[in-house]
Amino acid sequence: MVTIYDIAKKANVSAMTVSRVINNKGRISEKTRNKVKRIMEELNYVPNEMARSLVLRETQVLFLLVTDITNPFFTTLARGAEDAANKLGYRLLFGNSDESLEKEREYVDTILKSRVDGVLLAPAGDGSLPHLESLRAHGVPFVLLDREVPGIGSDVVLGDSREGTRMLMEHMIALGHKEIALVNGSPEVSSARLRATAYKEALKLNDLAAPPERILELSYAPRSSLARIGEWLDGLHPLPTAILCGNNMMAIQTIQAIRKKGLRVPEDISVCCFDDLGPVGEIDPFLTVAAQQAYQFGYKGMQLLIGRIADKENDGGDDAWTRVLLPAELVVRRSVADLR
Amino acid sequence: MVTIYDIAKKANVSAMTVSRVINNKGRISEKTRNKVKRIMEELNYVPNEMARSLVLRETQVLFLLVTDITNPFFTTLARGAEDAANKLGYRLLFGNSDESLEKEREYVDTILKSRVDGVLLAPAGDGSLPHLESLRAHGVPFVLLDREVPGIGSDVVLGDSREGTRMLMEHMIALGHKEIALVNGSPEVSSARLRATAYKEALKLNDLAAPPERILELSYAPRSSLARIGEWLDGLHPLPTAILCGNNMMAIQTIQAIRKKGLRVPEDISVCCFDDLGPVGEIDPFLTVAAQQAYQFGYKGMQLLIGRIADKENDGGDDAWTRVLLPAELVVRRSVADLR
DNA sequence: AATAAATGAGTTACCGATAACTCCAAATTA
DNA sequence: TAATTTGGAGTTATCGGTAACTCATTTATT
Repeated sequence: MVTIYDIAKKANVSAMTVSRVINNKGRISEKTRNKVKRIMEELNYVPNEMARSLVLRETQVLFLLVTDITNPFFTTLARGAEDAANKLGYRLLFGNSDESLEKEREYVDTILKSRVDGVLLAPAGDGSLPHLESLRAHGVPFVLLDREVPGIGSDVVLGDSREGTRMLMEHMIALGHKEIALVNGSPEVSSARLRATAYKEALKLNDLAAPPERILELSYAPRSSLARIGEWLDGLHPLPTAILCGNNMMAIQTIQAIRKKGLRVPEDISVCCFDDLGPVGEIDPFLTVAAQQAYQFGYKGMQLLIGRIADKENDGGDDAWTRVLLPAELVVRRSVADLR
Repeated sequence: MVTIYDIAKKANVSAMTVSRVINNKGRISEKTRNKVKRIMEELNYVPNEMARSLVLRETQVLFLLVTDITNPFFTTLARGAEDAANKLGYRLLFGNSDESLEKEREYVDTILKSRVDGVLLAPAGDGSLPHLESLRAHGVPFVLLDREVPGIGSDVVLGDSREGTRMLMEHMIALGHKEIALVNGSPEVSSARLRATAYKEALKLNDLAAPPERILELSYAPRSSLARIGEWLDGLHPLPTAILCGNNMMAIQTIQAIRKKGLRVPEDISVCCFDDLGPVGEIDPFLTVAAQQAYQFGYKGMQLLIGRIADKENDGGDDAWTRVLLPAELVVRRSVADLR
């Protein structure tokens, strides 16, 4: 490995001079600067960021931890975060916790050990509290995405779960649906709680029955719930005419479960959900959704995070926490039948 | 920040003793070991990986660079790579080059600077050669995924583009299609070249015409080609009865372009492509594809990479390059019309 | 012309860990 | 009993950079 000392020796200067050339700091004559630069190219020098970060105590690296890398909501969010990070001069690394507190814990440990400058994360659930406390205790700034965690304050970018749910519910009710079920994420997750509450509110407001068995609570975790949704449906009498799903991945599995029973969507049961489906969903614009601004989640979250880091460095930063609430948009397609 | 020196002082031992406890190396009495461990917990100590890596000259970190993080092929691949890396004790970081040589160059520079132990990458194209040469020159092991780059040898995991294309072509031809067009990735990309060649072979083998204007070459880059596909279609007389697409994202855009002209898939024009669509595609199993084993690309690639790293450390490793060819599977759905 | 200021660079210490070597005392062996 | 071995640590140098200070020349100022 070529180091600044190798360069220094060959250029007949001190290592410090090389360092100054690299960082464009301090006073260097044009002649020396060019000589050093030439030799750096000659030797194919690449700075060792680890040595640099060790002494500077900052890495210029940020971390994005999502709960499902195969969910288009999160990949779009990731692109937003990436764009913002690059624009603001940071490098961005991704991790995927798969909705698992255990994997999240491992990633948090990695983050702490690697002295990343800040973290953008969608927490796996309320059980993420100790992980966030770790980050806080070690002075690592973080911004939460999509979900809050009770017990700890922080900047956060949220979707408007309440209003989004209301829109979906009103849509279904307006089309004549009265028996509406809910397939939701775990109540461990703040967004799922808000959606459940708004779901019940909407039923009550419209004088509709809300038998508790019509709510199924599952993990948001991908690829795991098909069978359980099927069993739950088997136990429902009468079947609901429509099902609201807590997110896009659950809606997909719900549709599959319905079809497995030989029923059709939306003719037999309607389905709608939170979050859009990304490019793949465009092939067949079928699912009615409350689309969230996934890209903005990442972009705004990254801006908040980098703002925090700057505050911290300027020793300011005793601001209150910022809370960004992104509106959802009702996108009506064909998965909810008109019963009127 | 708590360091081993803080621990050492409080435990009345030397820093080296603390280091030994952390790494379970050398001889330590149970008594000292426990004392040190207790104090580490008390002070909430987290090792500084950067300092550690600096002296050890290895990071235990691997990098996965894909060309489109919103493509389900790559997110599934990423999960495979992640699983393999975790199983084998490495941490994995992701990057997204967006099919851009420039972004790829930036990521490669980041990789070099951060002294990652190895890289798994889908190169943006033949223009990636200098990037790979950089990695090679700096002794960073890498494994290519999905695409080869002429001019440099390496381990590589490829899909069987030739056979996959053949299967798709035979399928269309068997259903009576004679005017088959190709919307392909850039000839800068090895997989696109193979697919183009196999496409022409299949036409010739079946005595079908192959007018050059029936081939459209675009970037695989996402979200950019809709308009150009539309214009290209406008210039084709007669319209093809079927279009083979170089990958799933292009197929989506092709379908959209066809519909924008007021035509239907598959009634007016059939479409099929390489790569499946992931969970979102399950909502409406519509697109006929040559499904590649995305997860295996990541999993096998990671195994190869870690194997290389081990070879390098054991000073062995003058093996020839390994070349894994993963078969594609024809998944017939509804996007190709039966003309018979 | 004498003094002050600016320029261009070198020295030294340190960031937080580990390797390699040293050292002492207790246990083992001849 | 003297000579070895071994268990349990400590010392020092080093990884590859940067901050802060120092110092010798030039150049500008009065």
